[in-house]
Amino acid sequence: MEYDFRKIEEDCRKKWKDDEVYKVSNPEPGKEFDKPKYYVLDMFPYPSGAGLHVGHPLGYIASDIYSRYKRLKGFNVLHPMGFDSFGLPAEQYAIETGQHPATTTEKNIETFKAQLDKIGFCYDWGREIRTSDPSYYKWTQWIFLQLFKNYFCHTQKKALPISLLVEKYETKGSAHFTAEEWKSFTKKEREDILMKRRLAFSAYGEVNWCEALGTVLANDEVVNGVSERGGHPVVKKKMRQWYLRITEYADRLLEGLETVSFSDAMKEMQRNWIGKSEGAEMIFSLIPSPSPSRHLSGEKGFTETETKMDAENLSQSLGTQSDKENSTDTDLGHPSRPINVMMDEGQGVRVYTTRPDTIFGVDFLVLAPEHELVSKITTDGQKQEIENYLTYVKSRSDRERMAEVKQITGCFTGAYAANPFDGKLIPIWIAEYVLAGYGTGAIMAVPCGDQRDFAFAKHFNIPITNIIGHHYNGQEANATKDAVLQNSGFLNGMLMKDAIAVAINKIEEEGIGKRKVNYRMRDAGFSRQRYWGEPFPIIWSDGIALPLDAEELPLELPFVEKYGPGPEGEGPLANIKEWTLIPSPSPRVEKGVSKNEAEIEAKGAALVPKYKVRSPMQYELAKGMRKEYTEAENLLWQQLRDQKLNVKFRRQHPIECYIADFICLDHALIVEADGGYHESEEQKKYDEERNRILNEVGFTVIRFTNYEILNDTQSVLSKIKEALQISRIRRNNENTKSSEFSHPSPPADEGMGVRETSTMPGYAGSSWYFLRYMDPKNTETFCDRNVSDYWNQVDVYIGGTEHAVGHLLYSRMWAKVLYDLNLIGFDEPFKKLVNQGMIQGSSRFVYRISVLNVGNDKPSPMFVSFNIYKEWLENKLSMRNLLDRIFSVDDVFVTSMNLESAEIMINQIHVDVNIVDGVELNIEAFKKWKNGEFLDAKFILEDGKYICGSETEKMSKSKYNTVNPDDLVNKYGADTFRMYEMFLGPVEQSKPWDTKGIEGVHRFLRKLWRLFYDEHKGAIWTTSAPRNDHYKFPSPLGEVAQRADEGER
RNA sequence: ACCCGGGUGGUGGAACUGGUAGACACGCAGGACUUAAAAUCCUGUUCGCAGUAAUGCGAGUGACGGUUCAAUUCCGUUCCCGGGUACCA
Repeated sequence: MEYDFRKIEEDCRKKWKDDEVYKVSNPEPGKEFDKPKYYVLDMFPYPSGAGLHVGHPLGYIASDIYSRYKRLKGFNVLHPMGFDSFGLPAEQYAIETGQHPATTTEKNIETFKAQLDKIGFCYDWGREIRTSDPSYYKWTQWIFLQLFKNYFCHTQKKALPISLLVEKYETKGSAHFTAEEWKSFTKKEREDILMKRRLAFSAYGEVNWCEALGTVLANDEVVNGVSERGGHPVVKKKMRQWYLRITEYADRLLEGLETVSFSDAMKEMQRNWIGKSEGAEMIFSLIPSPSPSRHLSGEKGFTETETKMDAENLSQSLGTQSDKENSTDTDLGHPSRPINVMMDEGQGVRVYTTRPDTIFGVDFLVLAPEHELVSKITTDGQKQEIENYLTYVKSRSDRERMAEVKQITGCFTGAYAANPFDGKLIPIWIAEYVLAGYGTGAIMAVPCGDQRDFAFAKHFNIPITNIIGHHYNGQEANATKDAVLQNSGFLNGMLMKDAIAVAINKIEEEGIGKRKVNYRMRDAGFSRQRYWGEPFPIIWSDGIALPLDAEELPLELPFVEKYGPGPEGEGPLANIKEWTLIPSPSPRVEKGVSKNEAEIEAKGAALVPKYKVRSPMQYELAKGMRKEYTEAENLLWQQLRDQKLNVKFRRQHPIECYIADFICLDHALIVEADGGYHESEEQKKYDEERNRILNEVGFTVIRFTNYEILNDTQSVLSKIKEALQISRIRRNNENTKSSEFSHPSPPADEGMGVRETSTMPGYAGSSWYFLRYMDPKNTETFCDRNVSDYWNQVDVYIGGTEHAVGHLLYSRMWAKVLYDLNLIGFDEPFKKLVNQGMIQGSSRFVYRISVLNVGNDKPSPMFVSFNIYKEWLENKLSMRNLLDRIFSVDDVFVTSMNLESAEIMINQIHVDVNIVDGVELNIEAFKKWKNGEFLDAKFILEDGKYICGSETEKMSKSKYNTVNPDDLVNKYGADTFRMYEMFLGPVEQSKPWDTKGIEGVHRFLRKLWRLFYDEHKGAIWTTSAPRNDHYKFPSPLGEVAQRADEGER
């Protein structure tokens, strides 16, 4: 008998499912579990519309193999799967097609699950989670509230309830105010101060703003300063945003790396991302009226403008800092990063440097264009130039600003500062290579020691001071620390390495500045002006952010008709006034965080939809009708039950004065199965009236004809699923309206609260999902402490390097916060990380010929094989020769005999990799491709074959280089597919996908099968004696499953 | 631009601490079985040159240079490809 993988795999899957072989149980409370635990986790996928491609399963297969191994070794293995189902693509798709993200997401997940199941993974689907499910994001919101209600204590280096801080302020005050002052502050003032300490806080930050689209764009969506869609100009705009104070955890995130087993490359990337550096922050005082001749006489590149500003003017324009909290005292933690203010008493420019030893080599200062001081210090003469420059910079993304270093840009402000040690005059410039977000947003430029400073000085003809003698050759900068300092005042003759400490000490002594540890990492932006994400459980009232109570969670995402941005570029939620406006939230007060609160039971009671029964008669009537059903009704009824929709449908249920065929009360959805008579005009009118009345009482009605139900059951079912999703969201919306919003048009002033209309970013849900798998059904808490103590850290975490910094840092931070709050017992979520390599797509190309001038008007498409194309490209093939070949396959392709004027173009076109075998095009399949667009195509072959060109690119639908695992599994079976993926090479390695070669693996499995299958006895040999009527295979749990061999002999 | 990977036959890859480069597999070629094909089995297969052949000689791990008795491996420079760079997930 042949190796019948279909039957074998089907049998296995069925048995696994029927016996719930992969169901994983948690230990019973108070009992010792007899098996040791092992937690194998995959990075869960974003369910994209393109479905699973062959890159996804690589890591999943590896972890699956490992899970099975561990299970056989006697461990209780947790190996779950779920979906990271919030995100931009679904929303983008919704904007384009009008389909609700909930619907498309649901559909995509179904596809993914079906695909995953075919590959035969041992997941316990009972533990599946979806980040977009309210029962899940309820807890995402809840954790956000913990972040909001706690602050980072610098003495204990951990998160503590903000109530403790309030207590401290009330009794002792702080470095900035006394307890009495605190008490005298208004509520708003106090809240503003507290906001500067919360782990989740709100502040103003810059976003990419596209006026034409009226929306905020991701960096990805901005190309060369214009929007990717439509090419509209994009500028920076300040908007209120939410942030996570991840910078407070920088040191602990660094230390934590020592305790986990990640690859060195991964740790290195995270360290670089955090970018801890030690140096000094110091102040260069401004010189109100410099005499440029002293330092700059006759230099080119400077505008000749004299600074007109006098001292009085200057100090006035610099102003005084009215808001104490804007100062950068450490007690107040990091200043809100994106709006870093670097001023100090209005005296000068605060710069950060890691090389204070080079202080005497400073030839100019450079401010970030966004720097607060820019507008204040610019001299009248430079104003126009600076303004032009700022306009230019506004249109450029951070990445562009860093990437194009060859293109040096900058502008002189006209102002000068003094070197704090020798008083040397230093011009102040602005340039895009200095980023506002890093350090103080201002640098001291040392051209002889820093390449970028050097290039800048050369470009603008700024004289360069050499402080490192022969180490500097005048041609390029030298960043050495081994030089002996010259021209460096009190540092002269010192080795730079040693001078660093000396310089810092001196700087501190003289009060010029202080030692400072700096991080490249910024606080994490946590709000998005988008729809498809977790809504913030926050209400704004009089400028104060008020958290919802835990009992009010989840705050469900309301239904929207349109996904466009709000009036001021807010998220789409801002358009739903009835959702956004909340009457009198004044009684709300923020409660202290306590464990009790965490355990408060969720608001459970299901909201009962509005319906009433007219008379008992109707019930009797309905009962009777239930017995007389049509074929279509019966089929649909069976299907609705079989589909496990997790909702309860009733048949022939009376609503108002009607009896509905099928009804789901929870979702307020009615499904009608109509016979042929519904086609009549009279009946139609009646049906419409009926629909209208049912709609009025809050039900959605969808109708199908009996014919549809019988002949296209699947699409009927999927329409029902879709309707369930939408009606559910709509119903929630209704409830929101009726329960929380009682006035139809509330006065939008005093006492009104406004919901936060931003939503959380994609990484919110994925920052803690590994905890939810442990206890996915818990309605009391995000994860029971006993359960998380048992499963503890993820033992092996498998996923791609693309998440090296983002996701992995965020989830590590969340774990640390939850640990600080004593909600979990470990502060590193992942013990070991394995990075699977990326599977790139391997694209294939065909080459289409067109002849201009003398060609046939409507020729059949013609394609030339790769090597001939290559010869043509390299000018090794004459026009005559090519034309001859063209004639040989199609003698009317070129019409005129006057070939002198012919012009030949050959275009490279992506072709679906699935119709190419290796590099050889399957011509028949190609003709059928794209609905027969190339049905009558002609081909110029080489050696009787059409050879395609190839290139390695990212796997993407538009490049036709995605390979769907389904096809491979159907053709060769899951075992072959899994084995082939593992045979591609080490999991950690990136490699382009190529399907050729899978045959070999399949052949191997067939050989293996033959080795154990006895042709004559028709049985599989087990490790024990051969049996005649059974074949055996060990189940993953160790027992031996037996199955009668029904194999054909 | 910066950070992190990677580059070895026609292909995927192997070579563990510097010690016979190309394991294993795909593909290809030849052969056996077969009326034939498929399947299966056997043999060969880095490239170039010479030889009927066994075999011999030379080159060879992106490129250039260095350290070493010896380099895919260590060092320097450089080119190319992939990932990340904070609103793609």
